[in-house]
Amino acid sequence: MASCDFCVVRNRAICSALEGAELAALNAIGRTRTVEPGESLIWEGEDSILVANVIEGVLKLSSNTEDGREQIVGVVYPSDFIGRPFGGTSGHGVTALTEAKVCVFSRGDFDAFAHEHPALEHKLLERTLGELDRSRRWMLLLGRKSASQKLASFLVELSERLSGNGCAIDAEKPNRRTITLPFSRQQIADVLGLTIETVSRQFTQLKQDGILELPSRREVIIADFDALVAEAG
Amino acid sequence: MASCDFCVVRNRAICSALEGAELAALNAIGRTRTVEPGESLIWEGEDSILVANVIEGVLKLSSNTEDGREQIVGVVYPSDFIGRPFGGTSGHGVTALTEAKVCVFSRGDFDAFAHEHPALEHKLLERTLGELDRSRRWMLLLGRKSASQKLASFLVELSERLSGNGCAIDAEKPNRRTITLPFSRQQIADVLGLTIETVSRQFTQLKQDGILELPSRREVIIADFDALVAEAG
DNA sequence: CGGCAATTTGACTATCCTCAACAGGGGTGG
DNA sequence: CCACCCCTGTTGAGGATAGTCAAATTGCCG
Repeated sequence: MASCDFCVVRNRAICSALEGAELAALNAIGRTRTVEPGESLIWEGEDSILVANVIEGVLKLSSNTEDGREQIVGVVYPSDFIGRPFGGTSGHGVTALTEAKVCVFSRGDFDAFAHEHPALEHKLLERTLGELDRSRRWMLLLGRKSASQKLASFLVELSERLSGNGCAIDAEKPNRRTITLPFSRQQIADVLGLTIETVSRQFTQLKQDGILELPSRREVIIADFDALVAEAG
Repeated sequence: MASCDFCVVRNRAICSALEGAELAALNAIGRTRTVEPGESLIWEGEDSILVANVIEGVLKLSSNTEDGREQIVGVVYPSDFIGRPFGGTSGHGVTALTEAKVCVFSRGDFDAFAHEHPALEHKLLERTLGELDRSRRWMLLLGRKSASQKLASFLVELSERLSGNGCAIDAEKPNRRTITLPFSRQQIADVLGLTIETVSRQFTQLKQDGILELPSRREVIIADFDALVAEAG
């Protein structure tokens, strides 16, 4: 019943490399589970013992400085892959932001399976290369952008990654989009390398500029997407 | 004559996945070339048309903001892999910092070859996962560390990556290391997301603290490695 | 020895952080 | 159903860190 056949990310996750019997074999070593908001799947610094595919929900990857401040180093969405296959310890924790459904594998099982299935490794490689590109773009943001550029960039990327899952584009005005944030203000600050106060101030600034509307804490209406893109620098 | 048999990174680069005839086949589609300091191999935003292995030297991966400020998003050393296989455009340029020797492949050739050789793809996957880990550690640095922590972290990582190739450890005092920088002050600033003036001030501060000695612009003696690690936060 | 570029230093400024108080709103218990 | 409370977020004032602009210095090369 927990068959991959009904999996909503079946065609987008790395599993799309597999068919029939092979898919069934992968299915046999994995199991699905849900993760509650705030619950962690992997802890920073621990030996990497499990890997997973995200089926539903949003999770953060985060590291902490010695003095306890957090930096979110990645955000994963449905069909993304989580964990560190092939040895090593995880340099960051993985924690659910929303209720999430994931398909988990013990790392040993997954490593062995991957070795036997080059097509799966190939998909994983493509995904990892994409993730590396994304994280490098993020380094440009963290190193060189101002607070307002950071927030604007964040909202632009978020609206793209949430398409269909928490981001609605107005059919008549493609320039207008509604987002349901999976992040608290503090978490946005931790993504952008800012403080919560600065994030809050940038939100009100963008609202006053007429670029955003903020009906509630977790909802953002991008009233002028083009202007937001311009602001992103 | 340009045989892989004599290649100094033969056992560390992704080529180590191959033997005999397969290695010869890879050799047949690649060629070695040298790149002068400041010369670019790949430009930001262009279609990814070539990939390469680094044999010798140090190169930077960099992106620019719209207003022309630069962020170095990665630094590659001998045995590292360069480029974006499997489609997509390169999000960053690749430019030599020192004179460098690389083994280049046209991307199309490499992609096709990789598809036929899972062991090679596996090596590339492991390397890419490692690079992703490194870039995420760098995000913590960019987002959450102070200028002095940034410079200290940078020097610590550099001394580790240059071991044997520009970093000498004093046999009697393992706490003392001599580095020949492949970076100008401006480039260090571009790595750390700082300005050249701030980098310069942090250098003089570390010198005054007795942690560094600066015999010349391109030489750094870490007089107290442990203290530097502590400073890195 | 001169010239040029890289780096350092200095003075001032701006951005973002810190600390503190206040507001809102969602949920709970009366 | 309403009042209250607590948590999250907002706003304000002041301060610190790093950025900007400008000038001085170093050292590298011919």
